Amino acid sequence: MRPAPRPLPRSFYARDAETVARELLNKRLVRVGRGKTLVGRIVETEAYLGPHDRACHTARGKTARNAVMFGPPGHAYVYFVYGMHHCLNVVTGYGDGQAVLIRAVEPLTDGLEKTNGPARVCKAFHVTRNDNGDDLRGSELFIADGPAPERIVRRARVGVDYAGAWAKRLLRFYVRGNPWVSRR
DNA sequence: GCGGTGATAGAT
DNA sequence: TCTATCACCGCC
Repeated sequence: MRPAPRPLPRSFYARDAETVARELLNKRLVRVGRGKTLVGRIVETEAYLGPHDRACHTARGKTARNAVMFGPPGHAYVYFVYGMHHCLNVVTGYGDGQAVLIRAVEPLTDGLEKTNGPARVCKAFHVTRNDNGDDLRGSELFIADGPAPERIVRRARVGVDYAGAWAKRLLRFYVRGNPWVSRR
């Protein structure tokens, strides 16, 4: 029997979003539910660098929605979009408005729903706005260590064409060749 | 390629 | 109050 996975320390998140986005690849997303624990391997992420990043939710300063991003690192920032989808981010940096979006996860638990895409990750792991602001070192939703990263691909972020030059920055990271990545 | 769906933020 | 917009997904 393998030992129970343990949450990554706060220090992992207290670095710039780009570094954390790269290093989150291969880490384990863990949801401890009633009688069942869901585990997935993070295979795709995007870094959102802070208020100077026009594609970032904090680009226009602090609001009620993005307030969590200006809080301590290692907490969940969950938002609701398009009237039906949730997206899960982890707050990084130093209380300065950075986060990393979890875009895709490879299921390691039998029976897990499709997890290629940020909204599907949330659906499969039952992540909603109820999780917004939660400490990812808590026992219900957390990220645990994983084996050394494989070959990493860098691409432009998805769905941020409105952000001008920032849309072209290579701030999306995924595990090369992994079939669960949301798009190539 | 297009539209569902409702919260959000800025304009009025 | 009003309205444009949206870090998506499923179906055409």
